[in-house]
Amino acid sequence: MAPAPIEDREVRLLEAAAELFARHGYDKTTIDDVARRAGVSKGSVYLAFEGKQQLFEAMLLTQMRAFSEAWLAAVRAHPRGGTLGAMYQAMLRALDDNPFMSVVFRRDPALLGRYLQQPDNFFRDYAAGQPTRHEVIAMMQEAGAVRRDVDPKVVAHIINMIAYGMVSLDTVVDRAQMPETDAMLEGIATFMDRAFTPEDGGDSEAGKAVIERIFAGGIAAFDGLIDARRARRPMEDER
Amino acid sequence: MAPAPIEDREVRLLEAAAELFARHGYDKTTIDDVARRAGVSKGSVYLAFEGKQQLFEAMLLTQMRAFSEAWLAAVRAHPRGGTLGAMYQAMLRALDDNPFMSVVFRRDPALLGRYLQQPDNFFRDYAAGQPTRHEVIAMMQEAGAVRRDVDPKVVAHIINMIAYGMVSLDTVVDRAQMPETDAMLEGIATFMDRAFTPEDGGDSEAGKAVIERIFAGGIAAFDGLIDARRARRPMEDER
DNA sequence: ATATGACCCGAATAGTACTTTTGGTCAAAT
DNA sequence: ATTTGACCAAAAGTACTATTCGGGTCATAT
Repeated sequence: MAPAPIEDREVRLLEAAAELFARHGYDKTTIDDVARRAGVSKGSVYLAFEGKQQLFEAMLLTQMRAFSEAWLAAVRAHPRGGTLGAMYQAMLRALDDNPFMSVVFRRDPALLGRYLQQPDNFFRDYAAGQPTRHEVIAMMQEAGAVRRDVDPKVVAHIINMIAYGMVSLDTVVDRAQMPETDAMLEGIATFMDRAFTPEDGGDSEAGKAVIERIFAGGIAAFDGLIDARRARRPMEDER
Repeated sequence: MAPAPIEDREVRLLEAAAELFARHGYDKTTIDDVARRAGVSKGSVYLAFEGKQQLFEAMLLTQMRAFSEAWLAAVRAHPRGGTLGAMYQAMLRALDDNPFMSVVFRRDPALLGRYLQQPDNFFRDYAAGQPTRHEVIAMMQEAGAVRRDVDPKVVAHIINMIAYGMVSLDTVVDRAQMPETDAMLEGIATFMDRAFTPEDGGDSEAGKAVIERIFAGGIAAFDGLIDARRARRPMEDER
């Protein structure tokens, strides 16, 4: 289930990469920085990854997978279970805990730097494989966890706006007049439930099942990508 | 009530400035461009405005005032009157109609350019004079147009997120999978009303009164700023 | 009186030659 | 068999100059 056996060195490189790329951005982080922080030599990096871009993308995938699992765990731990409000409260909490994912979500050019220029960058067509958010909403509707009198596309878009606003707004509004994170997450969840959950509370269990299924799919997709990536790792017997 | 008598030349300059600054941004728009578009010579610009920054700010104030009036008109025209949903549907519609105000709202560095660097730029302390958004929400609560069991700061922040998301999201999501603007605005209004308006529908009339009062204050504030600005216009009899 | 545009000058930009950095390689060391 | 780090070429950065641009002025024209 988990992506595959993985060497210790690789793990350490990925961790070092996550920290440094998140803190200093793609451009300012050098391969040598990452290598040193991981306690290996620069040359070794190229034994594990094809290059800087590939290292970055491997780290990205790892982080996204970890983010998904944190999200799922938060959903499972949430008392109100399978409602949209709970689902997105969990997501926003996971997002708030993971600064790097905020960068990803925002496509922050200051940190992603030249990586975004790269013509074959990950964000270009990542969305393609995944079920779109409004498909998720539609599934939740079918399960009876979301009221049916709303257009799933609209719901999905409003949710996107809120999530995007959440990770971006502190660039415009100063922290001082923002509410406490917890109060805000609670508020968002309450409002979403009022707005999108059926008046009778809906079928929370069915909703939870849908969410579990979607996450299973999403995480499997990540694992697939991670394995595919590993398959074409540099190897001595190549060509 | 309206700001004051105003020369034709000035109006044309402000219009030209609005168009050019919105399209090409602060840095790429030259005084000469504006002058030519307004059909006057460059020198004349300095008979009406102290300089580029002042021209820009005068245009900004004019646009913000116009935006406020468009917003207010949309509120007045809205059937559901004084609810938060109607208020923000109206705002978002006005915002969607006015690309320049989107720029302002987003503090778009790409278009505002060097203007944002200026130490005495308008955005620095504009907020100071105005009632903050959560004060507005609190007033709506007192009037009975917004449910009282929610923290106004949280409500204000969620609303901010949505507004910010709306003007920014198209940089991340491609237009194709965004819903129709009208459907989306309608959805947002419905969402807000379900989430924030008292279950019995609340006191819409009182809400409307609050909104009118706030707008009156806001527009008066703009007029004050516009007049103050005009008072220290360059004049030949000056010291 | 009012408006104009040639003109001024500081600042931004483009051009250039040179230095440093850094992604990537590979012969040598372990 | 692994791992390393000196090494290389290319890219990025720097320092400097030349050139253009554009905000702002003002003598002149209307």
